[in-house]
Order: sequence, then structure tokens, then C-alpha cells
Amino acid sequence: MGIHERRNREKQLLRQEILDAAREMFVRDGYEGVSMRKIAEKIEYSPTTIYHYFRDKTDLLSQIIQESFTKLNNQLEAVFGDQSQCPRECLRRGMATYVDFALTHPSHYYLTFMFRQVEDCPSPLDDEAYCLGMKCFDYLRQAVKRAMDSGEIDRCDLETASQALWAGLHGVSSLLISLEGGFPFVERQQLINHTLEMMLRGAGMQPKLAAGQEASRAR
Amino acid sequence: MGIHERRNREKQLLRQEILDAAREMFVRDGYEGVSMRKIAEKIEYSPTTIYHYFRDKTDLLSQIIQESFTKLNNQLEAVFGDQSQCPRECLRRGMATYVDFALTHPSHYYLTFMFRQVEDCPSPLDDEAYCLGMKCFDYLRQAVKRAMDSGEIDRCDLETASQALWAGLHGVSSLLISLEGGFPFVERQQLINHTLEMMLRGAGMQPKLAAGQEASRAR
DNA sequence: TAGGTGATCTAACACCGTTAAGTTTATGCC
DNA sequence: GGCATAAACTTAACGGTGTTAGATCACCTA
Repeated sequence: MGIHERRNREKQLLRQEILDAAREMFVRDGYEGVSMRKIAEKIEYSPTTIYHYFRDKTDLLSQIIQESFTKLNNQLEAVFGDQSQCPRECLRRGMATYVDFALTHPSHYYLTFMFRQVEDCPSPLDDEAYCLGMKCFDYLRQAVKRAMDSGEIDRCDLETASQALWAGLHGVSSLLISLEGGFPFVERQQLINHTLEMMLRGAGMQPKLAAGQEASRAR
Repeated sequence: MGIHERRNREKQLLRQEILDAAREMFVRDGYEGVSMRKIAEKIEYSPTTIYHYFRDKTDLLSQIIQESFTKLNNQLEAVFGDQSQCPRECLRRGMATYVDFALTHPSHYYLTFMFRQVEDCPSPLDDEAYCLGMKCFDYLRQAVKRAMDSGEIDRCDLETASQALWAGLHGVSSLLISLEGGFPFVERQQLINHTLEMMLRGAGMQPKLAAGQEASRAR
């Protein structure tokens, strides 16, 4: 009875082929710049076939977003998971990794984080993608918590502090992605480094100073 | 010879009517959600007529972006221009005004700052819009400069510092706009305040402390 | 080999941005 | 007033879009 299995395998293979084509095209031409017909042409099937594997175009996008989250997740896990560094350095590296991911995969980042969901609620994020996104954020939250616990960062509301840091990361990433070439930015890495350093200092972290040295600072 | 003038006036009126309809619809339904045919239906003209007043759909968008920049410009001018406050407070208020503008007109902000220009370079910003945008940024830059000059902020590269602050402002604004409802953010104003305060502190500004008190801090 | 089943395709629907060509409308001139 | 002219506006079309109902084809089961 291996026939069904082979059929399933083949079906899965075509599904993957569609996904691969769609990913490449979305990344190159943007969501609106890609049509179902063009995807179909690329994989040499009729457009209708795609609809037997994916609900609609947004479903296709949703799967790709999910892949992006998975990739980001893996990178963050590797960096935030390595706690051989002090909490500040760990946090800094994780933040840098986030921005680097965004700028290395600008189209993926755009589709995942900068694509507006208008109207009622046709969010392209299904439950699974949402969970993956939360997992990514949790890496950041845990790193902030460790830094707080070690006294390397001002103790305040963990959630607010983490979200504020994320906002900064997203800001520098998305600005560079959406306005690249349209605004005279300073050298990219300099802007990123400055932004990260500014935020870390603002959160209460002084680089290369003993923790106690600044203990008496205002809130 | 008042006939030509009346004609021009009437033509200008229709142009404005198109612009008003387009603005309202873009803001409500997003750029891709609005068609030239729907705009035409709303103003009770044929779709072709619009093309006698605007080059194409992106031209329509470009005009609306320009309007947004003008509005933002006016608000920033009012706040950054009022130098009765200390430079730190002035900067803080200006930054808060930026975020407030973004969240009060989220669709305008989206169209202006978060709309990706894919492919070669079909940027919807013409020269005029670009100048207005630069003028907005210059308000921030000047405020940062005053804070540096007064010693209320660490002296470092002005351009980098200003762009890093902008990145943060854009980050918290765009995150709240694009993921509103899709992520469990803490209370909005708290997140904004925390982000601004974090950045200002990170830039070297200590609230309610004399300037000299922190002069020996590491860069 | 006949029948059934699932995968795939054809053709269509109702949209889209845009434009060439035609029509209407208002003007200026005799 | 009558008419040429120019501007304003519309019709109709082109080639594209996402999506779907129904026909067709290939293969497996009996």
C-alpha cells in the first residue's frame, strides 16, 4: 500500500515547489507584483492547481511569513541561547542579530512585519505564525530579564522595556528597508550601532563600567 | 477676460474634489484597496477624467503624501519652534508630537513612511515631497543640535544621533500601526513614554539633573 | 477491462490601471 | 445668431488581476 504514500509524497513535493516559487517571486517583486498566473507559469501548472494546495494568495503569503519567523527564531535562539557572555553583551548581540536578519532578508522582513493589515481583520498571520512571532519576542524578553536580574539594567516593567527595545530595533530596520535610497542615511552599520548603544544606555546599561558604579543614578 | 479664470477655478475645484475623494478612500481602504474606477464613481465622473488631472494612480498618492508632510511639518514647526522650554523638553515634546501625528493619522503615516518602493525606483515621492520630508527631519536635527550645544546631550555626530532618534520614533509608531491588535502591546502611552525616555537617556540626557553632574560619564 | 477517484485544466466572471478615439460642451469670432 | 475651435469628458477597449464552476485526464481498485 505504498501507492498512497508515494502520491502524498508527490503532492507534498508540488506543494513545496509552489512555495519555493512564490517565496522567490514575492521576495523579488513584492506581494502585489506577483500574480497567481505568474507563479503558475513558473512551476508549469495551471493557476487553478495552486488553489488545491493553498486557500488563496494570502495563504501562500502566510506560509512564507511562517518560514521567515522560523528562520529568525533559529538565529535568535543561537545568539540569545549562548549565555557564556554577560547579560549585556548577550542582549546586545541578540539585538544586532535581529537587525542583521531584517537587512539581510529585507523582503522577508517587509512581508512579515511591515505589511499593513487593512479593513476588518484579514491578518495574514494564522495561529502558528503568531506563536512563532511570540517565541521570537520571548527571546528578547528573557534576555532583558536576565540583564535586569543581574543588575546590569535598570529594574522597571519588563514588558514595557522589552517592547520599547523591540520598537527601536524595528525602527532602524524598517526605516533602512523602506527608505533605502530615498533618504541620505549615514553609514548603515554606524547608524545601527549608535541606535543599539543609545537604547542600551537608555535602558540603564553602561558599557565597560562596574554595575555598582552607577547604582545611585536617578530612576 | 474673467472666463478663463473661472474655468481654471472650476478645473482646480474638480482637481481638489478628486484629491479629497482619493485621500478619504486611500485612508479608509489602503492604496491597493482603492481603484480609479471607484474614485471616479464617487465623484460621479468617468475614470478617464481623473487622468486629465493626475498622471496616474501613484501621482494621486504622491499628492496626498505631500499633504501629509505639510501637515506634519506645521505641527513640528509649532513645537520645535517654541524654544521657551529647555532644549531637552523641547526635543522631548517634538518627538512626542511626531509619534502623536503618526498614531492620529495612521493611514497617512503608513502611506508616507511605510509604503515600500519595490522594483527599480518608482518612488511615489517627487522632489517637492522629498524637500518637505527633509524639512521635517531638519526640525529634529536642529533640536538635537541645540541640546548638544547646551550640554544637555552627549556631544557626538549630530547626523547619526538625529537619525537614531528618528529610527526610534518611527519604530514605535510603525509597530503600533502595523501590528495593532496583532500583538499584546502594553498600554500605548506607556510604551511611547518609555521609548522616548529611554532614547533621551541613552543620548545622554538625564531628566531633572544638573548638566555637570554627569559630565564624567563614559562616552 | 470497467468504474471511480483525485489531480489538473479550460473557460469564465468580475474586477483592475490605462489609453486611443470619439463625443459633448462651452467659448470666441464673424 | 451661426459656426469653427478648443477644452472637457466619455465610450470602449487592451491586457492584466484573483478566483471558481465544471470538464477532462490519469491512474488505482476491483
